[in-house]
Amino acid sequence: MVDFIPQPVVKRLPMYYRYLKKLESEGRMFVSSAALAEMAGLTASQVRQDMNILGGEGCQGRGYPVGDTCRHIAELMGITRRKTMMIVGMGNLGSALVHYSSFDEKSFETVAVFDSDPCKIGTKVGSQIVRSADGIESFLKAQKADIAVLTLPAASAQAMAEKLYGLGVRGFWNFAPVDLHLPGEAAVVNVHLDESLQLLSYRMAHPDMWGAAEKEE
Amino acid sequence: MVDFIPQPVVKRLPMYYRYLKKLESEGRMFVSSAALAEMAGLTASQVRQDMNILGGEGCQGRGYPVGDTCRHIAELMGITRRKTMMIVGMGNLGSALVHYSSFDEKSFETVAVFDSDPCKIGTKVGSQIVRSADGIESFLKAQKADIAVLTLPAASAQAMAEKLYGLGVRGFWNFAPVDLHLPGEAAVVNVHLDESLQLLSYRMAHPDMWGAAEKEE
DNA sequence: TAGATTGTTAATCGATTAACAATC
DNA sequence: TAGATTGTTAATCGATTAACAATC
Repeated sequence: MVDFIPQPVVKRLPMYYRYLKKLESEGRMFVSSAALAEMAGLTASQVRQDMNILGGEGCQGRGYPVGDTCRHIAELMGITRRKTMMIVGMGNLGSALVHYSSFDEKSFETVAVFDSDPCKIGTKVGSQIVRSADGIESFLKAQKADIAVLTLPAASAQAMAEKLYGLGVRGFWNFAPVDLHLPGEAAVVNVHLDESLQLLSYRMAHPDMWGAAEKEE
Repeated sequence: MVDFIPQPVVKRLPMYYRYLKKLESEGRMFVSSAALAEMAGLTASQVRQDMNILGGEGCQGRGYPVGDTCRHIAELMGITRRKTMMIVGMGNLGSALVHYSSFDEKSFETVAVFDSDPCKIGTKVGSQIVRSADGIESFLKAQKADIAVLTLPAASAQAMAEKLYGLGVRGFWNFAPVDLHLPGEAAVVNVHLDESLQLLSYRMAHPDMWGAAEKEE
């Protein structure tokens, strides 16, 4: 177990977690690095390296205990602690995310949604009533939000992020097509759907240039 | 210019494209590797290496011509050729994607949407009328679709993908929380929103462990 | 015990960074 | 010309793979 986890390993954690959960639901007690590698499209060697970095709990001759490893990774990712989310921007994507329920284990709970369009304010989206973006400051002074989901136009994303950072928000899940610049304290993950589709376009244009092995990532 | 572009470079293409478009709209004629690196959070050296791999058209003393480079990357990504999309699964996310308009330059056009829920079939979502999933085969025999957007439950994603592959679809934009296994001909890009949120959770739990430089990616 | 599989070191591979001559 | 900036080679860094002794 190392106290620093390299980014490539960090990015594989959610995938490991997904496969381990699946194995757990199937009642498997142990899984070998070879079996896990096969599922995940990696090499057994890489799985063992990763598990070691994470603090390997493997049993020689049997493999890794599914439940323990799963919980260990969940702990590392911090999804055992519940987090509150506020969604800023009730466009199509924002509305869809209110309803989106695949978020594992109630780790993430939407507590408020905002928009600046007067036509939307006061309407109901799922279980939420859309609040005025003008009320964000007073809302955050009364109640903390761990994560801000930014589903608003590119032009307003940076300014909104800075405002929210100033009010104590430290997690930013950004769907606007810009890269946010925030102080080191903030954690940011960008979901650039348009760029994702462009990547697909590239792969369709060059079907030869990326091996089957890479399909998994 | 090399005929093989490494994956790390490929994944940076959409970002380069985004910044070059921005510069173009601002009327800039040339941009230096240093300036582009600054915007994108990379090193100037890396930008020059990338541009060289792409077939560098830089002018010594002035930098890279914005318009030409932009078009060149668009060409490489294949977004100059229009592509048709069908969306399978009219849940919250599927519906949001019908309306989603950030898809650049009309490169991607949604031509049909499907669902298997009888309550949804026949209803209108944006400009589209929801078709029965049973009609997919006859639809694809009458009309080609380049890309299938999979916004359906994990359990049915793999089977649906195989069926669509069999009917000639070669691009898969997968939002279901599974990794698709398809023949080498197929191009797949996964958007695992739940894993993206787990990554954010990790970063929030370990704010120290990833430098400001990495914020950009 | 014999077989399986880990933990860990060493070797390889590939990507990023540094440096600088070429040249606009 | 002088200044700026590329193109490109070499050096560095880090991640993946291979190998195998340790051990359950």
